[in-house]
Amino acid sequence: MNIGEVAERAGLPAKTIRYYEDIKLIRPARDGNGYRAFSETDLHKLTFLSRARALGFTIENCRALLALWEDQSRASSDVKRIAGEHLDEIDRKIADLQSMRDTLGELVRDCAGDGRPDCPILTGLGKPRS
Amino acid sequence: MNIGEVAERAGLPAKTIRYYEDIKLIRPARDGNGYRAFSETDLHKLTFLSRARALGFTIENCRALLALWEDQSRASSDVKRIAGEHLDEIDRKIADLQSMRDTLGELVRDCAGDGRPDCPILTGLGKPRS
DNA sequence: GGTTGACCTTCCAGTAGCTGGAAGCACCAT
DNA sequence: ATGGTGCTTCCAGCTACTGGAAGGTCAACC
Repeated sequence: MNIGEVAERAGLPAKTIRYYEDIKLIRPARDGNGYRAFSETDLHKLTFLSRARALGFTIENCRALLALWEDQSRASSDVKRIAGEHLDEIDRKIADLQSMRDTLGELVRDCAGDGRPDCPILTGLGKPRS
Repeated sequence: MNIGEVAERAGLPAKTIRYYEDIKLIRPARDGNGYRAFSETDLHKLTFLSRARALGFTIENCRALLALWEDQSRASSDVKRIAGEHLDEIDRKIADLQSMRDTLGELVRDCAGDGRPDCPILTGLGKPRS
């Protein structure tokens, strides 16, 4: 398989796949002409990466997960720990965004949004953090 | 005011303040010794930036907001539009994270997390995006 | 007057995870 | 032979800082 096909099937840009090879997440073989030759296993790994990245795992976590995926004698507890920590991270991010949303939502709500210069958003932003 | 004091009072690292000068968000005066000399207005701007960044506005949005803040003849509708768009952006991010959370939460829930290698998280990540 | 230590300066490099673009082969169809 | 598409490498840039080195300045203490 050439990079175009594998990109299509894994749902990743070719550029990203080359980058993943660069940072050694995958090590595809090469054809005589210098083209990358992807195996079914490579495709599977890339699909895995595509999914994991879409779920917000960092590249380094992806690397760890991929290593576990390849290790037939892994303990599922190791996987669960990484995923669980990431879940907590996501929860923290959601909470942060919620709190931003609440604060900003208030400011926007209180702003007349007309032609006059008075604006509670600007006033609110000028005050030290509460 | 030197950078240390203003950093303390605005709640920003000195490094960040130097960076903000670099990208021309602020233009503090200089003392004879080469030290930056911050005015009360500079402090106010930095407090503004600190708050706006904490609410997730991009630097470029901060620049626009700061310009409006300085423009006595602004229309509050301009401010409200920027803030409203950012609010939508935050909502989109929250929705994305929620959907990640849901998917990942299911996988984690279904994983035994013991010493055995079988792991629905790894299996789930290997499948194409649903 | 000398010395310490805190504070300030600039400049360079690195972070995460790609993405865009240039220059140049390879392959296939006409 | 020619045109178009796809592949290759390499270099630069994105966001918003952050760390660190090398060196100047200031105030205090002995």
